[in-house]
Amino acid sequence: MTTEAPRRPRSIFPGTGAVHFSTRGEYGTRLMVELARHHGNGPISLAEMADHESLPRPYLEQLVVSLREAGLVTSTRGARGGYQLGRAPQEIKMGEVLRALEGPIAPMVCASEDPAHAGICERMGFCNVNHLWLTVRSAISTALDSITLADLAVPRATHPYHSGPVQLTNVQHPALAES
Amino acid sequence: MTTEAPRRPRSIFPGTGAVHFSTRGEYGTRLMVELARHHGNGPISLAEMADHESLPRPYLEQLVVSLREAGLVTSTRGARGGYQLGRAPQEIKMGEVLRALEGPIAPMVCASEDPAHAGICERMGFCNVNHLWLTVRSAISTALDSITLADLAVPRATHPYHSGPVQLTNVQHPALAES
DNA sequence: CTCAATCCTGACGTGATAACTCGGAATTCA
DNA sequence: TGAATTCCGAGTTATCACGTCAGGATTGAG
Repeated sequence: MTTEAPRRPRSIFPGTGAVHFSTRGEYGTRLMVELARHHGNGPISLAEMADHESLPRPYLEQLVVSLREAGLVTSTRGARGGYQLGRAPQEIKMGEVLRALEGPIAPMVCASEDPAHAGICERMGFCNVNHLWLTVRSAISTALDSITLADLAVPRATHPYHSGPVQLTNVQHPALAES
Repeated sequence: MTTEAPRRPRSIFPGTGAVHFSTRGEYGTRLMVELARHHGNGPISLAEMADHESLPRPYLEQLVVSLREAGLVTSTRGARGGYQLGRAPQEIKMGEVLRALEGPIAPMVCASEDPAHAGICERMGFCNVNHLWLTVRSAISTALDSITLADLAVPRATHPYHSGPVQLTNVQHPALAES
């Protein structure tokens, strides 16, 4: 089919919208969910996943490199090859996935997870705003690491039909108990 | 003076680094901290703050528009004019500041705080990855709203444990437990 | 053995936009 | 008046997100 997905603009929000993940994070996550559903059934090809998720296959080819290098997926080459998860879905934290796809979590220069970037900000000694960014980073990190791939790969509990005018999806998850 | 700050590149991390705030968030926050320190001493001019924080004044002129429109600062025009906080620092949550500067918190299209963007994703009905982004958004939101401007404006932060005078906003966030 | 399916690699394109700059008008104080 | 300031709208420019493209390497099936 290759439904010729239209090129997505850089940002949906014109001029607004803070702290968003890029499409690498989005597409890569969806790809991982796809793999989790097929876990145990042998490899599945990129073309199949791209088709099923309506994502550009050449682009996925680039993303999957990061996932493979991180050991999150394994590949088998040749005909009837494809990808499968490197570990069981319950043992893959989404923090790992997104870090592999997007790099270290760093809401600000002075608050990167990557120690290689420590001290890159000359204000480190006297800047107390730093405390804010560290708090945000920590919040994102723990949120991501509290959800595993298995949590996302469960088939939808409700019917696939989105019902009602107010479709505020009330998904239930332990990590979501907080407001 | 006018130290001619070099144009900062779009991103400090070449190709890596997820979910970062832009310089609007960074500069605007520093500007607000500056204002908080002078709170009660009348207006302070943009030029003075730009000079003291080594930030480009023409750029700050743009940022401060958003802060003014959000009611976070008030301006007095004319000679000896300037800006001052619209409220006491203890009553300004950093979430408000960042939202005014950068727009609604939205790690992904389908997880924006702004209800105007609800339903923009056609996968809302059946996509369970949505749950992940909502969790992340909630984590960021509560982290930002748990810190006030007063927490950052302490005169000299010698320690992450800044136990100011009797404040009702005692920042003890579970997400802060991690290093 | 051959062929098709698949992964793998690197280079390239390109539109949007973050991060500014610039010029001037309006307002106020001394 | 003149100097200091905010206010406003319109450029400018390098960078990067988001892809495309071409071709090579590897493997299973017939």
